[in-house]
Amino acid sequence: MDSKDKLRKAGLRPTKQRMIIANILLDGVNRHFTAENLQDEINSSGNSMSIATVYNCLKKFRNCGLIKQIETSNDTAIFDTNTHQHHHFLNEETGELIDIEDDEINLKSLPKIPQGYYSNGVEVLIKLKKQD
Amino acid sequence: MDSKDKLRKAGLRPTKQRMIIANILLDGVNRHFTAENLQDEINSSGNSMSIATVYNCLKKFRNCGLIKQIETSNDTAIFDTNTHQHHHFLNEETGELIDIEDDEINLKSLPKIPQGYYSNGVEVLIKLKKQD
DNA sequence: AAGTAGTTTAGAATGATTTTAAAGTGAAAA
DNA sequence: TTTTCACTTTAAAATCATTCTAAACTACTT
Ligand SMILES: [Mn+2]
Ligand SMILES: [Mn+2]
Ligand SMILES: [Zn+2]
Ligand SMILES: [Zn+2]
Repeated sequence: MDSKDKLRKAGLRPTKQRMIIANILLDGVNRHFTAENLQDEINSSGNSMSIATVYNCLKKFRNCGLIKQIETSNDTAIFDTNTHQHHHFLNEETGELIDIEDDEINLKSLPKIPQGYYSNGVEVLIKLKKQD
Repeated sequence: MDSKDKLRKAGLRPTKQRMIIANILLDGVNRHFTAENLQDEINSSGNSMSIATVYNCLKKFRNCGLIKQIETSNDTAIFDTNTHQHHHFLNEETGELIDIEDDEINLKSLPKIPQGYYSNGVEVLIKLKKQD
């Protein structure tokens, strides 16, 4: 399935700009990135795109479930092409994130979800500090 | 132990401004708040403080372990007076956070911490959506 | 009382993200 | 195929949380 089909299937009109981004992000390789990271990759692929469009596309991709945004109090939003439930180590000094696969963490006994709500995902974050 | 002693014990010089904040935050009641929330409380307590000082104090308090900052991709930093390890439900629509006590979640089999690092805290976030 | 490092502050600066509004474009209808 | 129009892109301005600057202040030590 090519990028155009992936966009159509996600309900997004396949514009030139979204195709460029889909070609970079939806290659099956898991990556964590910021809007600026992505714009740099777009530039080095010989294309260019306004930062407003990068943000517009990331929001659309996120709302469609093509990517997700990681819950971190970093001052720059970090996105993730791994859309399966999984978790992260966070190096608080550098901001670096490392994936933890879902089966590496055994979450027994989740608390009762408040009345009228349902769980829309569980994220475990393990904050790391350098020894000594 | 009064606010002055708590500040001294934490290694902070007890200034007028830090006392005002300590009186509000360190009363044993758990709360989640932003810098602006806190400034509003300061104002309604009959005091006033520049927003720079609010941020300065919050950073000092956080670095001393008197409060902590919650890992959330909210665009405004959220602080927590509950400094014990615990977890949260996040209502993604409203940004509201609800505490989950540490013993309500059973985290068996944590993954191996990367070489040269140690775990500086585990945060579980359960994202909630409204039913229907 | 004097000295000094640490603190507060108003206001400016920063930096990520969003908004604006005008021009462009994809897809459906005619 | 041409027309149409809602959706998209863009540069530039705006927004907004947070940090910085530099001058005035203050808690503690001597
Ligand atoms: Mn922030
Ligand atoms: Mn943000
Ligand atoms: Zn990941
Ligand atoms: Zn809490």
